[in-house]
Amino acid sequence: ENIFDRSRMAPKTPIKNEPVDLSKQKGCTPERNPITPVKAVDRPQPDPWTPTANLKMLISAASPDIRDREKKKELFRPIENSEQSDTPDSLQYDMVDDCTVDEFEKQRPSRKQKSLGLLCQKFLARYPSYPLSTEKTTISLDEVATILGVERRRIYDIVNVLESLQLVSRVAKNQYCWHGRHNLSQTLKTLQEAGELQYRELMTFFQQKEQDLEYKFGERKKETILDSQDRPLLDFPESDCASASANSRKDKSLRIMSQKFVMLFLVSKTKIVTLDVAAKILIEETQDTVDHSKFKTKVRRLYDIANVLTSLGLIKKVHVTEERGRKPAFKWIGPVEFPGKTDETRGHSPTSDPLPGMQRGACALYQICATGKQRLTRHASFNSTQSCEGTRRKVSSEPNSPRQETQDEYCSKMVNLAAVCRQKIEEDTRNRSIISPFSLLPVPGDSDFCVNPLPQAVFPVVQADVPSLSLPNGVSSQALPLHPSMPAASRTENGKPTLLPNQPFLCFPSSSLFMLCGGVQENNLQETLPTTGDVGNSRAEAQATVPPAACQKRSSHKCASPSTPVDDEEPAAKKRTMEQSDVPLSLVVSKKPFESPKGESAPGSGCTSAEHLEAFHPDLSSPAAPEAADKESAKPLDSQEREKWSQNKDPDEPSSGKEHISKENANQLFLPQYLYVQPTAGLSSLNFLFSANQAPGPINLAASQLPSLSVPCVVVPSAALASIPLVCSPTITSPLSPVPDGSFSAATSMNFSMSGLASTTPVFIGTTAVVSPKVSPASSVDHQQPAQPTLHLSPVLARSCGAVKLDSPVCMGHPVTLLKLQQPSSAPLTPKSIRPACHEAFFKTPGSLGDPVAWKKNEGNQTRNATSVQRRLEISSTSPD
DNA sequence: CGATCCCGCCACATT
DNA sequence: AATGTGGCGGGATCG
Repeated sequence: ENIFDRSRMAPKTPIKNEPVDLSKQKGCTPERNPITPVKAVDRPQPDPWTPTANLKMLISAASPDIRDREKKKELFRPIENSEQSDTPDSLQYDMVDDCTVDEFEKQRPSRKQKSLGLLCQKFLARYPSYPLSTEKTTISLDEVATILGVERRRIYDIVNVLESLQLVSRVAKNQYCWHGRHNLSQTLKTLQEAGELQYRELMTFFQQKEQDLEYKFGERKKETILDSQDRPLLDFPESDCASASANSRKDKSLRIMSQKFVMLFLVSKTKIVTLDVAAKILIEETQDTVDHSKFKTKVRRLYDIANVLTSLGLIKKVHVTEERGRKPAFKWIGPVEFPGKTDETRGHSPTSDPLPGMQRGACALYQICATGKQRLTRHASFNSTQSCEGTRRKVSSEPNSPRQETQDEYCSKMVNLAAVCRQKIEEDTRNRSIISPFSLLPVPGDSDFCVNPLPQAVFPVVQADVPSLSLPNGVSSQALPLHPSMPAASRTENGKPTLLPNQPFLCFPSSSLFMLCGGVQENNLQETLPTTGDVGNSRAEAQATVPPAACQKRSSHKCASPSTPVDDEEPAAKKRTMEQSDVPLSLVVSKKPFESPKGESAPGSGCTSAEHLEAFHPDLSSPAAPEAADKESAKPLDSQEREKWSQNKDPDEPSSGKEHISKENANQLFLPQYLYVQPTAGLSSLNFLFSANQAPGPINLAASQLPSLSVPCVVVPSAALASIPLVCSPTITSPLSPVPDGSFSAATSMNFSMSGLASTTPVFIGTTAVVSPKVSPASSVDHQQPAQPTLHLSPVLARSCGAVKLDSPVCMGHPVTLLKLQQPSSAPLTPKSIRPACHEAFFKTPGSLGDPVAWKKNEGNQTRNATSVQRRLEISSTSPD
């Protein structure tokens, strides 16, 4: 009908602008004539697209106003209005004629014709299911709404659901990026895994009930109870926030609900989910009292979601007959297994895989999650943390970019929720801007990040010493699973939730090595699989990608974390690198998350191999102008860094090399996944591996999800070093990691515990946290000096980072500066973003991990209490000193 | 009459 | 203040 109308209407009809009388008007002639086959035909088969395409173009060209008018007119008028009102034109006449009475009826778009499902089909018809990776399709809400002839509100309904499955991602206001179904299986897998954790029991419970029992409310209540148990996991993302932050929690609902709904199917044995069960489960409320109205509303939403999912061919409507009668239900008809990508699988594989492939991965997750869960439960703090987050997407430009929040918190949470949470998390994270612990990586821009280069570059190696990188599962996992479009690997594509986030520290041991893993997954770490093979592969891939990547960064956030030398280095590097990219990179980026861990584990080989920085996502289309800022900040640091570095060893080019590298990184994307720092001779020998994951590329933003940048740090004690390395977690974004805001935080999980801590006592500086005196003596040093330099970086950074001084000399002789990082620079600094709670959580986590003492001390000292803002202030003041 | 679910008000978030 | 988002539920349709 649209077409039809348009032909007539469109051309002119400015006449009636009437907004939308439409439907009602039609009433005038209530009669119905079944006849008019013609029209009938038209309606039912509107064709869509072609004609529209032209329109669309025109429209887009037109101003919004115009668009709207037209849109309305087109849609509605033709049908109803035309006859009545104006229609002076001859053309209209035609219409009129046609329409006349008959049309009304026919035209009147029956409700079904306007159904969301149908609309969704039209929507989907406009985009290829499997778009070429090269081309990105952006979707303009206005445009689409106009074309499809619906109000924008409806488009949101569709897009939100699609977004929950990562078929699209929000790029900016009114703009979405179409990803197609490339990642669908991955997404579903992630959801399944998350669902396993969260809903398996419930679903089982319900289903049995249904079968067995009539299932009454009372029973339901029981169920609800169960829910409550689960909630922690599930809810946290949502509900928690809601309560805590008054923010606005609403947001998530449709997206989240959609994910949860899908999870139910994936977890269900029968693959059939009745609406009422789904509604109950999804009513977070928890209460038993399922308010009827609430229930009703939930069901309404589920219908909305179901319509979209049906259009996607993932579910179909069925009816389940029970004692009570038939109940509406939906059956999953989409893929059930998601083989492909289990990222985790790799890691785990070596060990045991009792389960068949896919499952294996799932199992792993499950375990991880479980672990995480436990933790969560233990720590009430998490909740608070969560609440804090509350924010959502902030930046219009990057809607979902993933950001990390507090590490620990997230980690645990993440683990639990995994995919589901992911989005929320992302959002939250951003908002929070909390700092991810490791802001190192991340740099500046919001989500984009730059990468970071490492200074020295190229050290090949890793240290062998690294004992075991492996982390306990629970610990770090986090994940952010979804990556949107990222083809590349950067994120953990699999979505696995991984870990990580814990690490908020940076290590500066001059001598030590650092690995930064970008974006990837922490999982790796946890997994700690050394298999070189994988690593190699990944690397290889990464390498390939390397050069091109462009970084995006957003100036908005600049690198914040100057604090550690490392950070500094990065920025500097970036600058330089930007210029040139000749030098080999010290950083190795593993495209795939997995790798990173491996690399660590198999330090020698892997590390060395990794030479390049790779940028994962070249996609980032957006160039990074921001760099400049970074550069600036970085430079100052550089000098220092260089010095440091020089100490270290890089014969090659300490400085220059770095620079190059950095640039490269920057250019690429930020994705450097690992950074290796060689230890210089003098320094204590600690090796650190950082995973800087970062953000997947700018693009990611879109993806948003994956922010998982967690950077896990592994500290490997080099053999002897008596000296203790310091690790600082700059929460802020460190230059190094490109990571996107959210992600970077990465968790640096401290692998320490595992490997090295014991031997050496590393000092960790949490962003917020402080250095503990205890730490090794050596570190003590430098507080100031280093700090200042760092400070130099950018004002921003300065704010973000606080340099901490150590009371006790921890480090060996080196001057180590500990910096506190506050927030991730990348994240927007808005107060909102800041969240104190996070910090707390953050700390706690670490404590749990390993050496609590230090942490605790730190906590106490600083920040904990202070709000982020306060912290900043404090820090800033302090740092200069 | 219950199942669906369109429609669009309106609150909240972003610009 | 304007505009973007999207929760929400009244009430119209469908079956």
